[in-house]
Amino acid sequence: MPCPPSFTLVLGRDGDLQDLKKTNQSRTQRKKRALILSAAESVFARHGFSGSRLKDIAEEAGLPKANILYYYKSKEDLYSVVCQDILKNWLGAIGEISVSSEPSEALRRYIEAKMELSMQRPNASRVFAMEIISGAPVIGDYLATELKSWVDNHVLIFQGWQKRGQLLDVSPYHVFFVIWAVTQTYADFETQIELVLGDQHLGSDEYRRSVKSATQIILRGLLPR
Amino acid sequence: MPCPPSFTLVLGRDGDLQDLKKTNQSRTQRKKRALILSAAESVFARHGFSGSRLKDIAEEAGLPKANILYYYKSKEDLYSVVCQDILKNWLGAIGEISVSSEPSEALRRYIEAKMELSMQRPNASRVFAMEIISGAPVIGDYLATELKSWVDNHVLIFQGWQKRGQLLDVSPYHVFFVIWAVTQTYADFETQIELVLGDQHLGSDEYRRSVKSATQIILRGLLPR
DNA sequence: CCCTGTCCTGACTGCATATTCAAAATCATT
DNA sequence: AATGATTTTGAATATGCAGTCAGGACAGGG
Repeated sequence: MPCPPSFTLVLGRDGDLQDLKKTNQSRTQRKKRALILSAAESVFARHGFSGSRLKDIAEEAGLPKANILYYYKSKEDLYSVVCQDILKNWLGAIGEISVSSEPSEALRRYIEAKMELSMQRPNASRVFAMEIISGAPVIGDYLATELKSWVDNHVLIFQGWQKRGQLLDVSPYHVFFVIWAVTQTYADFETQIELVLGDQHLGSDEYRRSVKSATQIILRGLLPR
Repeated sequence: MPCPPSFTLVLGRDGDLQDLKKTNQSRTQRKKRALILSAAESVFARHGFSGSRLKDIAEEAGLPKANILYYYKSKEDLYSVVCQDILKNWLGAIGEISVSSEPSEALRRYIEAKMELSMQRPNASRVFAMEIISGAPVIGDYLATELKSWVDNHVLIFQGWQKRGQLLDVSPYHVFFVIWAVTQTYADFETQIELVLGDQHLGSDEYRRSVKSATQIILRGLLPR
């Protein structure tokens, strides 16, 4: 009886009992998984969950369809992994902010990091956006716990800054909402932006201007003086 | 041979040759059309185009499925009408801005109007967002012409303000992008926002705070001093 | 009461597609 | 090379859904 590799999505605490060979196997497996994940991300971004065909994902990955069902037991499973992967990446990649940091510098770095992420993996941003817009049926729980506590912590820092008059005195949660909105818009609504700007692709040149403009506006809006 | 009412989506120049009876008929027709449209908007917002079942739209509207296909010749047709309707509504509802206006007041009104729209028809905003994220396959042309020229015109006004030092000197297109991003985020990502804020529904109380916070941040970011 | 056009709808069709399966291929270990 | 496990894949299945159709209901006009 053929037994496909672990289907569980649980947090990747790598086993330590595997010998070298097995680890090696695991590596090629991981590569294939990553390949599939990346293909899936791209297709899901363009068509949403229901609109995506397993066939298309397979083609994008250069694999036969059935092989994908070997690594992920269902389309929904695959989608779920894609989503979790994205969120993990986001929460991880954003460096820590501390109360002692200089707000202007800390915020600038945060905004730029977020922009960078949006640019490097625009498809991830889009998949995530569609998931949220649809009511977060898959990652809702994850958001309600992980994301919420992450935000709650950082809001404390913002409030610290506000007490010292280093940050505009608005509801600190909305500071996040505004930053998220602006940074993600350049990935999610790229199509609209390109249409409005003319047909020029958002190359790194025009992109740098975007980052600069957006960062400038937000920071001016948030910082005193 | 039964001939369903005009399927054409063309800009609604109402015929003038219809007698009273016909106009009357047209009215009940329009009501039904509007009913279907509204149901469709709601379902499309929750599941995207492909994820939406005609059956669900029918249920939402309280009609049998086949009746919907009587008024709209296909699912795609219905979707297309929904999208165009939304865009028309948006471009229309946003009052005109003129060079002579006081920038701070004009922008405040624009932002608040946009926020109001997002709140009144959040589903519209979501359908639109998903359409754009998917690459605007249906309304792309419309955006490239109508929206682009609308923006181009208004950018001239912004540049006028900038020459007088009444508006921050950044790429004026990005002024729009930032405003759109922030105003729509409260409709599109409502789920995320509610999850992060706790389980409180974004009632008009919390919503007013949002509008105020967001408006304040953006305006501070855009205006001199 | 019939006739004509519009409107409505339940049942049907055909297709697309996620998922299963069983057999083949590949690999690892002895 | 033989054995057993893992991986691969084409074909088969089964379900769900958009769109069709044929006939019924209803309204108005004669």
